[in-house]
Amino acid sequence: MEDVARTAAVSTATVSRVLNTPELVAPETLERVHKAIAQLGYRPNVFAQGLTTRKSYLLGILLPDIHGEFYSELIRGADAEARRLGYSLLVGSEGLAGDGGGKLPLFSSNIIGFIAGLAVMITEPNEQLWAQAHGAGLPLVVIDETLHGNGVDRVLVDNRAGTLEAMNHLLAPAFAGAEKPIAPERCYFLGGPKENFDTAARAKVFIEALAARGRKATADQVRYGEYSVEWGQRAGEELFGERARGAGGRKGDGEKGGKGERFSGPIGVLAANDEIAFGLLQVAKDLGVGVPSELRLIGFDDTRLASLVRPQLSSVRVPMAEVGAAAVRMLAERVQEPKRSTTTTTLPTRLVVRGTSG
Amino acid sequence: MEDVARTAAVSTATVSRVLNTPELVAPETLERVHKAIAQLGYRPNVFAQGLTTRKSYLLGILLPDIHGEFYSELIRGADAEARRLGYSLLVGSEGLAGDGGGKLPLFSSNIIGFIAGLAVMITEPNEQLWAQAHGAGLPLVVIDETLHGNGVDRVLVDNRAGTLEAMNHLLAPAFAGAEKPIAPERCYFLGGPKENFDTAARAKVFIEALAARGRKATADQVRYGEYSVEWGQRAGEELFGERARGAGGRKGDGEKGGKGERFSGPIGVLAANDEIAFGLLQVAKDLGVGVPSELRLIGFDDTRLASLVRPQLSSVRVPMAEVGAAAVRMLAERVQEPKRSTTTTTLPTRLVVRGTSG
DNA sequence: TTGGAAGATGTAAGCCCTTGCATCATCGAA
DNA sequence: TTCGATGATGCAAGGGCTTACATCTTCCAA
Repeated sequence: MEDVARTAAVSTATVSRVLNTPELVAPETLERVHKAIAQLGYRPNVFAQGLTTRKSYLLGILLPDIHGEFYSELIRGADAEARRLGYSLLVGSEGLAGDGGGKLPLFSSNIIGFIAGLAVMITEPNEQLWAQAHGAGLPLVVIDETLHGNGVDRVLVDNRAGTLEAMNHLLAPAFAGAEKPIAPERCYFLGGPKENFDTAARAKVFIEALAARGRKATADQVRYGEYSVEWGQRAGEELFGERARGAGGRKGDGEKGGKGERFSGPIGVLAANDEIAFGLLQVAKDLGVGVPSELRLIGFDDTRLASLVRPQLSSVRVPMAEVGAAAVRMLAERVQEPKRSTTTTTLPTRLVVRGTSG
Repeated sequence: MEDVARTAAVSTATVSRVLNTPELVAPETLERVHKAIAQLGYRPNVFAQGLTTRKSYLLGILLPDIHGEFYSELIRGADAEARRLGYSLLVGSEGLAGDGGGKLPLFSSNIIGFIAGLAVMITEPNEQLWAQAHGAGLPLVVIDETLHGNGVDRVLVDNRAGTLEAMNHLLAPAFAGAEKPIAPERCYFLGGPKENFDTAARAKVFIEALAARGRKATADQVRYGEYSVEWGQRAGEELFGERARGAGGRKGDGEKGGKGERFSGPIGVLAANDEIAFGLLQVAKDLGVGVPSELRLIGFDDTRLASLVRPQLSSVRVPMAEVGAAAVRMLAERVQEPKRSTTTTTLPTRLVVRGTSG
């Protein structure tokens, strides 16, 4: 910096001003300094900058995982928004923890010291995570978690609207491709982990929707597992029962025999995410279960997978990118104005109807 | 820090030593200082640390994209290795650039100033990227690119071995589930972008494999597109020609009529990644093309998708996680020893046989 | 002509650490 | 007893930047 100053025949203060507050610098000086900077290839030292200004333009986002369409999309949205606001985004994932040695990766590393604020997604009760996120002493935005009162900025997904839409669609009096409507007792919810906030919320609405139709949902109808294709497959095999065994596993390349002999009517399934739905769909295909004629299926999240599969998967769209963007936006606001009152942003979900539901 | 020093009745130098070189500090002092640190909740300022020590424990990795199984896996491997070596990993993606305003995200932001070294994956000719990566004045590791001589550390994937294996398998004299072996002239390569280094390498081996069997590959047999399910579907529709149109598009839920009337024998396809193979596979299913009886298919990368699909996809395994890990390892070594001679690490590929190839 | 506002730049303090060197106490060997 | 080695700690000099404040020009209104 001193070299630049000397070359441009100004003081280092002016060089600094050229970089930070060019409007305070005379045009010709500006040009002279810029030239010197270019000529010398000068780059300000970010550590020194950080040390003096005590501010950083890095925002951290900590997710349960960074794999899969869901989180990818979330990250995309968050990153775009961060960039738009002049920040850079650091993505961390609990999943990458590995050794699980108490401290989560983002916290154990000194990376945490570089960032101006942290957005953390908590999808199931996790006191350790909550405590560490709080303890970091940083502006904080929480995604999904609602347990700990209102003292913190939040972004939430309104599962209710979309789930309700899905249920109404699933239980509609009549639909193309099936002989009869689906009876409430022939409706299933295939959840992720039981403790997962979203799964819980969706299950709740599912149960309410049945109740509204005079049906008390049985444990059989509301099943919990995990957010994976495998679990969807397993659930499918269970759901289609002996039939699966009779057909010799799910290896068959589309055998069509004996279609429907076990079904007194179509069944309806709401899966807690698209992966589960995908697994179920595959098993259904393997077993020759007609979709949507015999199985009416709706996924959740509306990831890329949904429109990739054939028949295309109806799914409740969750605006992942917006969730990420909203989290970053709120975080940036709090960073800039630490004592503003806390906010909760709730994003809507809505049903997207495709082939698997008629 | 001063507070800690005062509380523990030592100088700040000692506090610093407690944190950095505890072996130089007397046991009782150590304890006293630790207590003070805990009590005051002291956390060293990373900017000041960076400023004085001029070193950082952040490594950057810049990928074309961070979406999809492929890159996820790469990131996972890189991150694990980084952590193992005591570094933290910053992931950037060209794809997130958006505005495309000259500078790539990692470079435009001052993030670059924080990192000690950069690994960059270049999958097709890109002078701008190359120039910026070089111009950053950072220890550098390049993944995939081979254009610019040997002055830089590299990690490469040996496409040859796996592709060769795949071709041998595809063209094997006989295989279960088909009447005849696949003739070289009925073999197709479905590539990603033509300029993509991996696609190019794989195409080359494909062509050589045919040549070794006395067949000069036609342009028809070696097709380029992109690494996407959509392109796989499009290619499938082209490949199965009028048949697709006759069947009324690819919406059908498994119609089986007229199987094979257009095939004088099975065809073999090597796809340049699993997504392409997945697209093709779906179209084949929609059109009632038997797999592997009529279509013998091998994907590339062996991502999660491969074992998720039914029938499961044979695929050439590319050790993505190891690529990431190797890149990070080499980078860390160069950071620690900037003038060591440059190295190239080549990682093997190998065929994993599953349902789609017999 | 003069005082003061506005504009441009310089001076230097301070941000929080790390670390070479100096200091001091202790201890064993001569 | 004395001296050098060893171990533990302190002193203080940076490291590269930002910014409040001071200084110095200009220029215009009175």
